[in-house]
Amino acid sequence: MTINETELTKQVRHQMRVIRKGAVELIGEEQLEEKIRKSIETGKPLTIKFGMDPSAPDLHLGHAVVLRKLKQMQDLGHNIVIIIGDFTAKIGDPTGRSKGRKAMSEQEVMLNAQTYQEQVFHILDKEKTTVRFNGEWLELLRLDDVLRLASTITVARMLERDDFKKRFVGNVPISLHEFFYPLLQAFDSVELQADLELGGTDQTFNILMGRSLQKEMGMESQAALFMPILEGTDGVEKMSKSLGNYIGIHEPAEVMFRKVMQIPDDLIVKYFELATDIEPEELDKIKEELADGVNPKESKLLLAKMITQLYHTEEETKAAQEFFKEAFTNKGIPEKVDILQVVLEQGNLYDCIRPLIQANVVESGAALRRMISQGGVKINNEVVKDLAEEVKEGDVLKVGKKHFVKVNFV
RNA sequence: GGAUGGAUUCCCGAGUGGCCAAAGGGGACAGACUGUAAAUCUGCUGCAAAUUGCUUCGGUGGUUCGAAUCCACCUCCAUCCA
Repeated sequence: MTINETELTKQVRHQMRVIRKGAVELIGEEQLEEKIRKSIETGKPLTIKFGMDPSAPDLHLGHAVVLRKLKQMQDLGHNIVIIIGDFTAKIGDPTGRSKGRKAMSEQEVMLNAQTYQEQVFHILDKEKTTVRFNGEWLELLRLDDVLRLASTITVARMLERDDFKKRFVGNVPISLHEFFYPLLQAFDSVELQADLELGGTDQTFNILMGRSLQKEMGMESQAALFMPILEGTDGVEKMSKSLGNYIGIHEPAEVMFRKVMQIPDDLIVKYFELATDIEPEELDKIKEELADGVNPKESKLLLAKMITQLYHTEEETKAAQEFFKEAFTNKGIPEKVDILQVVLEQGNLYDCIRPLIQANVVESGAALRRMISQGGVKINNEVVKDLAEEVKEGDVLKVGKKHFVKVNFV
C-alpha cells in the first residue's frame, strides 16, 4: 500500500491531534511524530503501554480518564499493552504515599487483576488489547541485572521524587526496595519496547524513568503522555478508592448519578472535559451559562446524565435521574428501592439491625442508634424516635442520607 | 556497633497509676439551612437489645485492689555518633 506524502502528513497530523487532546503534557513529541509516520508507512501499529497496579481493582472515573484516551488510540489502530504489575505489587507504588505499603499476597493480586480486566473491557476493545503481567520478565532478572539497573540512577535523583523527598524530610521511613519500583516498571518499557506510555501526571517520574532506561539500553525512548488527575467527589484529593471520594464505573446508575451531583461546582467543567465525550462547542455553551449565573445544578444534572449514560443503558440512566429527583429534590420515597430481607414474621427496628448491617446500610447497631437519636432514620418518611418502633411488611426505611430499603419479612 | 527519642482510636496528636472508651484538631457520619454544591451552625465518632457489660493505647509477660501510664523482655521506627 503506497500513500502519497500529502496524505501521510495529513494522517500524522490527525493522529497527533487525537493523542494530544486533553493531555497535560506530551514529552518526546517529535520522536512520536516520526514513529507515527513510520507506523503508517509500514502498517505496523505502535506499542502503547499502560501500567496498572493491581492493588485497587475497582476502576473509577479517574482511571477512566486515561483508559478513554487509550481507547482513542486503539481506534487509531495502535496496539495497547496493559501491564499488570503483579511483580511490582510486591513493592507497592510509592506514588503519593506518605508511608510504605504492605506487600500483597499472590492470591490477592491475581484476584484483583481478574476484576480489573473485566472492568477495563467496558472501555477498551478486548480484541485490540494485550494484557501482560510484569512478573513474566521481572522474575527472571538475576542479581547482576538488578544491580545494573540500580546503577543507572543516583540516590540524589531518586530523592528528587516528591513523595520520597517529603518522607525523607519528614523522617518517615523509606525502604530501600521502594527505590526499585520506578526502576522495575521502567524496565517493563524496555521489555515491551514501548513507543509511548500513558499515565496520570502523578506518574511523571516513573514514566520518564522508562524513557531514560530505554536510552541506557540502547533503544529508542518511548514518548510520554500525561493526562490530568481527576479530583474526587470531595473536590480536593485525587480520586481514589482508599479516600472514599471515587465514582466507580461499575456502580449502579443511581449511585453514580448521585455522586456526580455531589461534586463541588467548580469541578463541573473539568468533569465534562475529562469524564465525558462532550463536544467543545457544547462545553463552551455550558461555560457561558455558568458564567452568566445560571444555577449550576442544571449543568450538573446534564453532567450526571452524560456520565451515567457512558456506563449504563438509557433506561437505567433515566431511572437514576428519577430516583435522584424523588429521593433528594422532593425528599420523598423513590419508586425503586432495595429490598431488605428480614427473617421473621413481623417485628420492630431491633430485628432489622443485623440485616441492615449485612446489607451494608449501617456499620453497627451503635451507629444506627446514633443516627436515630439525631433524626436520621425514617420509616415511610416519618422520623423514627427509638429502636422499639414497629416495622411492617413493605415499610420503606430511610437510613441516613442515601439508603432506602423496603422491608420484606420472610 | 553506641547514645537518645518514639509507637495511642480512620488520620494527626494530648494523656506518665484510679476522675480514661481516652483532651484537641482533621476527616467521616447525622441534623438545620440549601441546589443532597460551597460556607455556616449543631450533634456525633469502639462494640453489644445497653443507667449496664465487654474489648481497645506496638507485642508478650509481670507489679498493683486498680495499668495507655510502672517493670522486664521482644518487634518496629527516627535522630545523632561511628
